[in-house]
Amino acid sequence: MRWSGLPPLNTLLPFEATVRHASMTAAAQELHVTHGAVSRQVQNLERSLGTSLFERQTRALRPTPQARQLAAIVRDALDQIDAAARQISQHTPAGPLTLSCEPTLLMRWLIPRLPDLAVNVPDVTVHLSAGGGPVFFERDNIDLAIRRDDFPFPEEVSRTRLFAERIGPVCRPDLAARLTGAADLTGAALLHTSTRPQAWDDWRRITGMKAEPASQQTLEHFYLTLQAAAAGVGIAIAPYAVVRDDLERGQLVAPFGFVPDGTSYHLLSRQPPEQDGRVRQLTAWLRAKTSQLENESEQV
Amino acid sequence: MRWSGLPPLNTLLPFEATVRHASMTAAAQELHVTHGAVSRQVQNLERSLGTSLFERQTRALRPTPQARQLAAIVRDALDQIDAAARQISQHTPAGPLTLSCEPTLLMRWLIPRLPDLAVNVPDVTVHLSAGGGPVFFERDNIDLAIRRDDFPFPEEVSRTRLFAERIGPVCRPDLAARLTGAADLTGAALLHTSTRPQAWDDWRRITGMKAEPASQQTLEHFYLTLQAAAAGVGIAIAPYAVVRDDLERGQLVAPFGFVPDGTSYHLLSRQPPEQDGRVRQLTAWLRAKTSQLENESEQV
DNA sequence: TCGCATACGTGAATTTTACTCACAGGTCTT
DNA sequence: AAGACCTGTGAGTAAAATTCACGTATGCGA
Repeated sequence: MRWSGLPPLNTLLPFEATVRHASMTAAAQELHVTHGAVSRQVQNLERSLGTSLFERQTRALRPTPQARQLAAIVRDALDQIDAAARQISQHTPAGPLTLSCEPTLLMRWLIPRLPDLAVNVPDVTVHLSAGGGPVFFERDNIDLAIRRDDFPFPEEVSRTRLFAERIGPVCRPDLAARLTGAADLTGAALLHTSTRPQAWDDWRRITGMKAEPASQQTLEHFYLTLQAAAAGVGIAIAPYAVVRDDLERGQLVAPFGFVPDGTSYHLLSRQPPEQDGRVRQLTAWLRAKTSQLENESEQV
Repeated sequence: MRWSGLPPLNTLLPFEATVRHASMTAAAQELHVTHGAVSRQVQNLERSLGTSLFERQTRALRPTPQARQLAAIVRDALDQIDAAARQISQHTPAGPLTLSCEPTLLMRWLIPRLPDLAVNVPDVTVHLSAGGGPVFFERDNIDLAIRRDDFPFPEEVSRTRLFAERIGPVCRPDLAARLTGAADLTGAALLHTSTRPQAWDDWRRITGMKAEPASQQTLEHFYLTLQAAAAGVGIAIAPYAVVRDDLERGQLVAPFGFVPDGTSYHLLSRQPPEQDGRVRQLTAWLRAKTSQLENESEQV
């Protein structure tokens, strides 16, 4: 009888996000669901309250004043619960989590973001471990692993898709001047990476571009290759994620943009998926940061 | 990322109720689910927080201090949301709801509880309508109806079970003195009701008790029959619900208790089930009041 | 004014989650 | 020692949430 006016609680998150963004599509992106799911939950809430909460103008969605007010209250209420839940979670033993990640992604994407992690997920201390290929959770005492799905994952691990791999040639800005507008890379010096020797071939196959190199060189790791590219030695082929900071700083440019190669990065975890508060928080942070990577796909 | 510590919201209600009652079984009763459902939701929450929230002593469940604190916060948060939701619901048109109910139940059970309804569900104004048998929602402009399932309900109406019918003989206390302890009702004056002529037969069949009446009399309605019983005319056979107030006041007694006759009372509503805030509130109140009826089954 | 991109709604199918049922194990009561 | 009570749990079922694919309406650029 108490709380007989309470709407279905599961509708609250989609609703709040929709009000905040004034858009179901944006809310859906934030919550990592389709806009259809959000649409239906918002409808549920509206039916439950017996009122329309948004002005539907085909282009834009306008939350009514009531909706804004309700959203504010919901935000507040969830904040309280969240805070209480965090406190309880963190008061429990809570050792550090060990996260395994492919070396280059670790060095050039994850490590630069650790300060942000420390700010946004202060409750969790993370140990990092560079590694690729199959994950041995038990043997290596690993809790979470980021891996590209270029090999089969064991059935029993829980997986969360993070972002699509997109690869493209990168080089020093002054070298790019000679290339931009050109239909192919013929005559350039191509830098290969021995841990992913087929990267250039993949790219040529996907884009149909030619690349008859004047010279070629193979280096051990992506980060060495990128170092060489930044030094002006030649043109490297690299995943977007590992070079996006360099692109932003202008140390590298990607004259031909990036193309998906069909693979994706996933977050793997052992049996109990994200029923652990720390794992949940870390997962949420990773999903937020990596979805940013995906949204930047436009700016290629 | 915000709210990454948030546990599954659906676990909160069962959890809060469990803390409040220090019992899953009691919480389950309150929420009208089985104890198994509550047990699982509480486990979900505990897994999500990574902590145990109750001390399990086989006999009793003891919420930890953390659990109490969390429950208090949840209570508070849900209060806020509930209040906001009510306000929005009630700000919308919200005409009165019409509730149809079988005449005797209406007069002897529902009407005496209207003051309680007014206090606990102030937002909703209810129109009452006495009626039995098939419900014509559209034609008679009825929103909700309470009916016994002694006839088939149409497929498309939404139904909520309220309580089991239990019937038993009742009479004036001084008359009961002669009966109590006796194996049968032979020689008594039996009062029948023409709207349910088979009630005495049902009771005899279920209990196996004999009743060779010295005299018999048939009255039009249960409330007339009960009037007669209270006047000492004879023994009536009545549903528990309609006489429980009389029993409490001592105006009638039920020397043989009450037995389920296999039927139940249900709340019927037209298409949109309880997606309307007013309907939801009224339903919640009815369920609370009627579940009380069922819990009293012990005291027969 | 014609695509074209964007954003929401929706029927059908699917996956996930919640719930019930029936039983097990443990303790307190009588 | 038997019965009442409470919680946990495996298996099966019911319900809810989500996706997918498609439909519609509109603003925007050519």
